[in-house]
Amino acid sequence: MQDLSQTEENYLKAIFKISEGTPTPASTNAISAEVSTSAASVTDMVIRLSKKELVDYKKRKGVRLTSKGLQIATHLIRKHRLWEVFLVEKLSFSWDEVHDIAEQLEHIKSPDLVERLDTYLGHPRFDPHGDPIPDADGKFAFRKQVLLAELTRGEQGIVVGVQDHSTAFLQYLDQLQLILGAQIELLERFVYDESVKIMLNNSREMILSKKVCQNLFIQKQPSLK
Amino acid sequence: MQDLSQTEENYLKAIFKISEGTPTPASTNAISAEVSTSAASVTDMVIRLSKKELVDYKKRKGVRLTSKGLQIATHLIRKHRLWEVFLVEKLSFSWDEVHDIAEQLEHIKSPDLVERLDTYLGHPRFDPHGDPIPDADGKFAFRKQVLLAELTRGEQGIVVGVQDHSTAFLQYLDQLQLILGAQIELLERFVYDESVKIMLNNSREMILSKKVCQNLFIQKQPSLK
DNA sequence: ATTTATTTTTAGATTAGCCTAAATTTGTTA
DNA sequence: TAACAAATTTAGGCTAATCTAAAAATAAAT
Ligand SMILES: [Mn+2]
Ligand SMILES: [Mn+2]
Ligand SMILES: [Mn+2]
Ligand SMILES: [Mn+2]
Repeated sequence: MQDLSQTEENYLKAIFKISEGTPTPASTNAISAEVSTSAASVTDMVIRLSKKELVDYKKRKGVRLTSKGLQIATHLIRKHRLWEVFLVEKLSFSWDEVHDIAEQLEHIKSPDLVERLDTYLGHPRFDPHGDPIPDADGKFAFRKQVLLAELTRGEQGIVVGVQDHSTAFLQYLDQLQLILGAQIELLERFVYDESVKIMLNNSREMILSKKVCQNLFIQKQPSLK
Repeated sequence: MQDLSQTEENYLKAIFKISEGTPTPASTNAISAEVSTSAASVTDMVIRLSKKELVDYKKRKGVRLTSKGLQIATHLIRKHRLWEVFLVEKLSFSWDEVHDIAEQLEHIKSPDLVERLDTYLGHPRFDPHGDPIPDADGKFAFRKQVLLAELTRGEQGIVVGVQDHSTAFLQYLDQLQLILGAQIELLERFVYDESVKIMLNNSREMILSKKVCQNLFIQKQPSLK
């Protein structure tokens, strides 16, 4: 029940991220890639986490979070995303600058702090990248969304999130004015390179590459025409 | 020039605190008391800090911050106090709850964060305990203040700070409504136990012990009568 | 079914930060 | 000034978190 080190917390988050969605356990190599350490270090840490009953681990069988581990990981994500909202909404950072700072802030230990921050921010349900913020019980909001790549000609929607969180992509989107909340209509999809022509905010046409389409989440709107 | 560990940063702050005011170097024992480690560990750390040119150290002669070390310590205090303002002003923590959280927040590394926070808070010059917040260049605001113990009968002033930062004292002051900004007139000082009778906010008389008088900073006001 | 490649674990070391116990230096008092 | 006390440093060890190199297990390919 003692406090975890930042390192231990980061491992739990990494394992969560890797096994999100899939029921298969996280492999040593996957974790080592995620936390940027050697596979040997991962084995070491994973054994320690399993002694603390935060993960289930059997030699060469990969790792799974226990419910205790899952709870801690979810709470870390809650803190991370709330801090990101704070940085963008209150300190006017842009969405490509906040991740690294939130990586540090998420480790601050205080029972009250998160909840007060949440209240102060007005209980936001999504972070600046459109990712859902789990509530105090660890429940994630669900939103029906599709990749822009899955939209068919004539369909409309709102930009609600990104798949790729890289600075390069986020800054590129800023330049294109493809920020969260932007309104999009798919005018045409070109078979040649799978690029698309869209209408942005009912006012401007623009061509987007396949790569962009595969990394932008859209919430569909009923076509009004 | 690499990043310092939290521990190293805490030692620099401790040395700063000990040598604040006095020109005499900080002793090993004083530091060990301040950071709650053994004297042996202090010697160890102090040697490492001097290799990084953050302190001047000569065996058995005590430790002094170099200008580089002083700059880092001051910046840590700036961050600490700004975060305390944030916690009280924005998240409505009370002044006795914020120190431990600020102890953690002060170690967050980000070139921009502090300055944006400072702007967001409106460039406060004093923290919730009345301690001055150094500016970006490391300059502390100066304010003419005296202890309540130094006030003479008939003199008036405003509560502007505390010497003792303990939770017990701060909570006691809250109960007495002796918060920062409270207006005080010294009605009488009793020789028997050096307690005083004061008029609080021109509306209520109250007796305060010698101990309280020695831990409350007052900014004198010209008596208006 | 062997051989080869990949993944994972083991072994042995390193570093920061801490500890206790003992030695040394410095300061104080008889 | 000699004896005692206090402050400081040295010596030796411990733990968490990391590394590299080598061994072992599993998976893939010939
Ligand atoms: Mn993030
Ligand atoms: Mn995010
Ligand atoms: Mn404080
Ligand atoms: Mn303070």
